[in-house]
Amino acid sequence: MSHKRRSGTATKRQPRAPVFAALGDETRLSLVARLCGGQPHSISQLTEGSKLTRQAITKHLRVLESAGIVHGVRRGRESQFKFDPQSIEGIKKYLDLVSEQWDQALSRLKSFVED
Amino acid sequence: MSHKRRSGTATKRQPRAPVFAALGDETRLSLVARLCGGQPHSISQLTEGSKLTRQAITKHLRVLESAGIVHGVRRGRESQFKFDPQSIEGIKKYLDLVSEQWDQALSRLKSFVED
DNA sequence: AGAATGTGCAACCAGAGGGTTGCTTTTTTG
DNA sequence: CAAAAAAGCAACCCTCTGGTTGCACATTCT
Repeated sequence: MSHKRRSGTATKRQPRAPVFAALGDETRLSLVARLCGGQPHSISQLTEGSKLTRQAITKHLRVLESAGIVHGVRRGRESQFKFDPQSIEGIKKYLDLVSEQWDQALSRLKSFVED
Repeated sequence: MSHKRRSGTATKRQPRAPVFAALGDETRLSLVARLCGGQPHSISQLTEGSKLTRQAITKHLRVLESAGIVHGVRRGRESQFKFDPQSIEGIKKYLDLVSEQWDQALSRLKSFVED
């Protein structure tokens, strides 16, 4: 066996595509950029500075939330959204795997040529 | 100045969203998984094993190509597609920035609490 | 040359996505 | 309590997207 890869508790192989898809939009990327700064923001705050409607921003936030990138909780009159680094870390790991596989392929090719 | 940020030749701030969007699809992710293994593959080869049509796979490959993730060149009767790590590296850097910003926010918060 | 293989191109279709407007509900503030 | 602020909900619109089918074009194999 090998490949460290985890504990026994059924890790279920969660799909990464939704996370990538959620990041595949400039508006959502800028929202993430603002939220990963640390402080939570309300929907109205996030709407300011954008040319879009509050409802549009809300939709984008829901998409980010479904992907686990962001997590919003209603606090009083407004709902605060905060960044959640887990899913981002997840796809970083995934991209590392891709790069690693590519590098290994290159080194195999190189050793083949040199040999 | 600071922030290494590369030479003078107008780096133009290329948008990362299209790359994320291109990866936001399971079919495309599996294509990337196969191509980053090193060997180039033709469209027909990539179609085998998939339940989709050759034309569908072609479309997906064009999307990946537009995002710079993959690069296809026609060689004789068939067109070979190969993986191109650059754009992937690009978004890895981007995600590193996001994580870095988040970590800095956390440490600022921590020092504020401790202080 | 003729058949077979591998692509390219175009039309078409159903559904998802991004955005808007309009109205209701909840919570704060005066 | 009444007005204002912040969200939620829902309908609607248009465009993009993922997928198909059908056919033409190019390249290899016999």
